[in-house]
Amino acid sequence: MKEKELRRSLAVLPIGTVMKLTDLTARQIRYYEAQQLIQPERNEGNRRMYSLNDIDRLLEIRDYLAEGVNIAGIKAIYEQQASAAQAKEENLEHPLTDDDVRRIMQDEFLRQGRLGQTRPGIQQRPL
Amino acid sequence: MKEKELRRSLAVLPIGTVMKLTDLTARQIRYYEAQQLIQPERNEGNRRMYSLNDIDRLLEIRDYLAEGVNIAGIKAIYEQQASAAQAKEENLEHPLTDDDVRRIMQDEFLRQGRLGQTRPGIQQRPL
DNA sequence: CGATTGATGTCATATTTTCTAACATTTGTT
DNA sequence: AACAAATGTTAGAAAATATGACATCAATCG
Repeated sequence: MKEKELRRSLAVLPIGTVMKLTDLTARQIRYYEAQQLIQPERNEGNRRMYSLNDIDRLLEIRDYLAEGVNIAGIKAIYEQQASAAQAKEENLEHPLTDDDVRRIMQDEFLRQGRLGQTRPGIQQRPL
Repeated sequence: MKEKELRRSLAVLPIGTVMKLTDLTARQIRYYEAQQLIQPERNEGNRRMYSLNDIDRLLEIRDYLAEGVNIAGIKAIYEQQASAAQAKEENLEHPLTDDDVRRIMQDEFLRQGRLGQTRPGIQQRPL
C-alpha cells in the first residue's frame, strides 16, 4: 500500500482550501508552522502547499487545543511519536532487553509529568 | 462506501495543482471545460476548484486524445456512459422488454458508426 | 493588581495565481 | 487554398497568499 501513502503525502492543497477543511484561520495555520507542528511544502511561487496528512495533523492539533493541551504539549507528543517510530524501526534489528524497556518507561513517565502544566492559559475557540 | 465518494468529489484543488497532476496546460483544462467534458466548481472568488474525480477524468481525456479520439468523440462516450447509468437506475424499477433491448442496441451501433470520423485532425501532444 | 506570555486577530504592502478575452499557430480535412 | 480543431500566447484585472508589525484577550505569576 505504498501508493496510498504517497498520495496522502502529496502537497497539493493551498492554504485557502486547508482553512475550509480544518475550520482554522490562515493565521492559526501559519502559527502552528512557526511552532514546528507542521512543515508544509512550498511551490515555485513560495505559496504553502499542504497534503492530506497535513490536514489530518491540523485537525489533531485543533482537537488537542480544544482539549486544553497547549502547543508545547502537542509538540512533545509528536516528538515522542517520532522517537517511538524510530525505536520501532531499530527494534527490527536489535530487540530490546528488559533493562532497555525499564529505562524507556521511566522516560515516558517523566515526560507525562511535565505535560499537564497548563501554565500558558487554556483558551477556548470562539464560535 | 459513501464516505469515499464524497471525498473524491470534494472540489479542493486549484488549477495550478491540476496542471501538475495531469500534465495539462491551463488552456487545455479550460478548453475541455468549455467543451463540456468537465464541470469544475467555482469558489467565492470565481476560481475554478477541482476534485479528485475531475483529475481522473482529465487523465482519461488526455489518454483518449493521445489515442486519436477527438473531443466530440470523448463527449459522446461520456454522454453514453451517463445514459447507461441512468438506464441502470431506471431498470431497478421496470426491467426492459426484449423489444427495448433491440432498440437500444441499434442506437449504440449508430453512435459507434459516427464516432471514428477523425475529421478534426488528430494532433499529437508536444514533448 | 500589574506585568508577562501564549494564541490569535487585524492591517498594510508585495508577490503570485487565476480569470477572461482576444489573437496567433499548427495540423489535419475538404 | 480555405477551414476547423486544439492549443499557444499575451494583456489587464481580480483574487489569494506571504510577511511583518501591532493589537487583543485570557491565564498565570510575582
